[in-house]
Amino acid sequence: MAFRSEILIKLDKKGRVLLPAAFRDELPADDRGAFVLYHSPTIPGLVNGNSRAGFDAMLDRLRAEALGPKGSLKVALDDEAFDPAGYLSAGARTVSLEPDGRFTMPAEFVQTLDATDGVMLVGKVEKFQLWNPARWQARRDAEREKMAAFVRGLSGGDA
Amino acid sequence: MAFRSEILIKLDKKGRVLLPAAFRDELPADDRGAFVLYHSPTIPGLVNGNSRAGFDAMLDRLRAEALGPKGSLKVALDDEAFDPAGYLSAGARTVSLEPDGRFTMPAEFVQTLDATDGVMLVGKVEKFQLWNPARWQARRDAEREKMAAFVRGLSGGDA
DNA sequence: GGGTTTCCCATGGTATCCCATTGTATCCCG
DNA sequence: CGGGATACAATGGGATACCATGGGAAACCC
Repeated sequence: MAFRSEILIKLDKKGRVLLPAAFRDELPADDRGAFVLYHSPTIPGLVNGNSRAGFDAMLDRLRAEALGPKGSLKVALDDEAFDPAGYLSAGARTVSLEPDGRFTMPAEFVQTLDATDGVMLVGKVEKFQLWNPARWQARRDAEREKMAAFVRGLSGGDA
Repeated sequence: MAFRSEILIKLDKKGRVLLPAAFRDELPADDRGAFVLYHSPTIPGLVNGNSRAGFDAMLDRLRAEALGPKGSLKVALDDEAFDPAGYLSAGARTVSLEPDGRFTMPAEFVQTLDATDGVMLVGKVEKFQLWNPARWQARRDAEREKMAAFVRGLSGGDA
């Protein structure tokens, strides 16, 4: 249960996108009919995806760690208090998969991705990301640099 | 559980490669049906391989070391922060083994290896590597030099 | 009722399954 | 211990199943 690989998928003229088999297989076996898309809280043009269970688990951890044990009660009552989990939920949508593994990309996400004819699906272990292909290209190059620097910085000597 | 030996395996016209019996036997007994291929983070033309468990264990250690104990929540949310485990995951693919021990090499890896008709499988203890045979030849010569120098430099007296 | 969404069918390409072949270890047996 | 029998490893190839994608038609919805 870990999302891997990067796959370029077509966005057809009807707004449909295929969730690749490699990703579908990572969804919980008892809940393959739908998953969650949500806006990245830190990168404007990025959309994240996860199984419903995975997304919910993240929200739970968020509330537990960010608000403490009494957080959920407070958040249920105090509309003034900022609730990060609520914020993410507002920007999230449950999308259902067609029997053939495709889903209709909600217009709002097409817009933030600025996607025209393709979407890059990228596995990030416990979630996956949807990128504009061109933007992913740039991002990937930057990450390669950071990875090289990270490896160089590992203690243990340069041998 | 340690990968050893170097074995030259054919890449047939259908893109299939045999995972040698010596390597298959090193996969966990309860998960022999698939393993993970991933791009080397430091050497451009090199592909690494490991069992799913071995790869996942490496990602866990990576995150523990790179992010500290509280990092998991941050990494789940902050798409801007660099996540080495996520980087490796994006460049990884789970490949399933056929009953006869072969697997189809994903085109992306064939390309980075620049493999035409053969792949050199090299055991590196807790993982293995897939090399272009010619490049491995050069690499091996270089390593032989380094090994000799390393042993010469070992403390413990000149006997 | 026009545009959208969902379902279904079609198609090309790839991957998977299965069967076959060859060579090399290993085994058995007197 | 020799010799054949056997098992398995490595490879090739045909047939089938599945993946990714396009498009038509029915269902839907203010």
